Amino acid sequence: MNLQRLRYFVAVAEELNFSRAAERLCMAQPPLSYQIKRLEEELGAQLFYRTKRSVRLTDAGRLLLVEARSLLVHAEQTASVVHRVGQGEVGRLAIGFVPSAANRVLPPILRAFGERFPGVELLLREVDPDRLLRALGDGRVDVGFLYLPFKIDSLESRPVSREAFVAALPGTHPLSNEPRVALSTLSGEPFVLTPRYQGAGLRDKIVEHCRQAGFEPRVVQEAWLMQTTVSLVAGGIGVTLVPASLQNLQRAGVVYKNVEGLSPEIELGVVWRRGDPSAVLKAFLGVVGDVTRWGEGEPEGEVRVPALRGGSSGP
Amino acid sequence: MNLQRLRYFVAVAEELNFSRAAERLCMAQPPLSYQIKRLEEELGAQLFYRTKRSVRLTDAGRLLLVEARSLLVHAEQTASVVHRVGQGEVGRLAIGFVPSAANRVLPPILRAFGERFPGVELLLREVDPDRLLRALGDGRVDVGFLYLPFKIDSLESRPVSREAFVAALPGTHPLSNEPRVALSTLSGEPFVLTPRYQGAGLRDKIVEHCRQAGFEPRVVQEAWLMQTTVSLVAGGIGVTLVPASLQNLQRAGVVYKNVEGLSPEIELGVVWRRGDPSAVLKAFLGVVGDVTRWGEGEPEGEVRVPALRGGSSGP
DNA sequence: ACCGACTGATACAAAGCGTGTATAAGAAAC
DNA sequence: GTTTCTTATACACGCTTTGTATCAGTCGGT
Repeated sequence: MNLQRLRYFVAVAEELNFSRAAERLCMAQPPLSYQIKRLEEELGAQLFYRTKRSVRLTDAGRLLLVEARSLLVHAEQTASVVHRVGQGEVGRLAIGFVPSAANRVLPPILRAFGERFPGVELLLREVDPDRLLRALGDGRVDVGFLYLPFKIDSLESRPVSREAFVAALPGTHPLSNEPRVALSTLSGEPFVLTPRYQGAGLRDKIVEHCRQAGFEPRVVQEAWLMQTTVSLVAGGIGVTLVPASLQNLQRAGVVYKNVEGLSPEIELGVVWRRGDPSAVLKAFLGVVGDVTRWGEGEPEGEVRVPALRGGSSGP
Repeated sequence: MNLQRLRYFVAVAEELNFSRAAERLCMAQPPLSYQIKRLEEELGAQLFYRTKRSVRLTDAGRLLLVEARSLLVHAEQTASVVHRVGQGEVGRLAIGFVPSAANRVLPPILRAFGERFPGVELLLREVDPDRLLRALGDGRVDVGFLYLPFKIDSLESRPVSREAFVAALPGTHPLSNEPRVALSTLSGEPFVLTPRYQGAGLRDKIVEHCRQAGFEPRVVQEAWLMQTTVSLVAGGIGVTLVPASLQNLQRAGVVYKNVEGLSPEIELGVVWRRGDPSAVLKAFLGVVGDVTRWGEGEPEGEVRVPALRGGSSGP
């Protein structure tokens, strides 16, 4: 059977007139008569009672009319929804992110994506970097946001925001009155840092900076949430370095200081499994690209996170 | 969209291998690749992730696989049921009949039809001839059984059984000891007859016979059911003529007598509306024809109703 | 009762689409 | 590195579909 023939049949059955049906179908009448005849032969059933003057449906024809309409509608809807799924307009996307991504990076992306692709169901999971990388690896999460770099070849990533580090000091610290601090002045301080996750570039970046400043940070306490490290700083346990966007976490007993000569160095990235991205994922990555304007050279704009008081950025 | 392409797609989606799918479809691999590509273009969606070495379904493909299977099954079932309806294998048939038809004519026909066409729902209505003809005329009944002839041009008929009349006399009647009676000997008797329906040939046939025998029957009572006329005869109200098959209505106080020189003359017929018979009706008429063996010249066989004691029939 | 208009069927030709064959191109396996 | 496996491309052939021209039968009007 053939959907085209069914369309023809429905037209004839509705018009009960081959000429008018042919007109409606934008075709000549003889081929229409021929196709209906073919359909009847194919089905082994008479569909119309024809006289030279009038056309009526048989029982078989009446039945086929109902079924054909249903089939055609089903086919059309299928084509439409398959198309939309193919374009990423409809679907489901599991997004994983480290808590800090929820601060400034994720909201504008989710807003833009939700507007452009309202048919996509988003599943959001806030997890630590290790779990996130594992979830990305085995497909439980389609796309993730975490600090770069990481060391898993099967994943691909693009930077989404680049920030400077700022130093977080207890309010009682002798340096808390300075406008900015040099990293080397913190060489003797006790440090509070996040643990060294397999994939999280954050901790490594901090340690690397300290080494470049000529010292190995003495870590007296670890806490996986940066908010917690800041709380510990507030409690006078030590000092730490955090991405500039953490400054919006204003906490009594903590002061943030730009770090002298420290250019924006820590990148938060969007990460996905290498290979054939799904249409929804492609669509999402497209929106991420638009929002963060990657491709215009250095990322900047909405999710660009400036250092404290416009510190070290800007032309 | 195109059901053939969907079949191809399902094969590829199930095999996840173009060559094997092509083999299963009994076709060459290149046209299959081409058709899948066409389908993807038509739907505006990628259906497979292809490498030079492997094939995987996309989300859109997974969705289409489900829908395509459903569409194909639906199409196939539609074709099948339309075919069967077209052959009269499935459907509904309203059969009307006068009560006497239920005696010997209808049962073998219904049995044969039910065996051959178990999918057809039969609606049986026992009505008087006038209602039956009206119901046939306006389509409430598809086919009817009643005594011929009738006078409605829009209906068509074939005789189904031909019977002789027998005389029904009260057991107390002086002629009840004779082996047979001549019609003329009943000329003075009071008659009990069925009413003169518009279409019922029965009453007219009886009156005509009487006239040929030289008298006008004196009707003292009418009753539309022939069983009732026989009851009235049993009650001594009068005499009557009934089709031979009515003899199986053995009732105390009534004797049946063959009528001298009266050949089988009353025909019960199958009647339907002229024009295009439905497939079910065609099928039914075919069975009626088979069962009554019309076309073998004179009707005889199963529904042939012989006169009493083999009376006036036979070669 | 005849004529014209309407409608569906048939005949034939052209175009488009589907399918087969031959072959290329790329990836995995040995 | 060579072989094998698998999909994609190129091209040709044939069937199916479609259009044009025309016929045949029926209905309505004069």
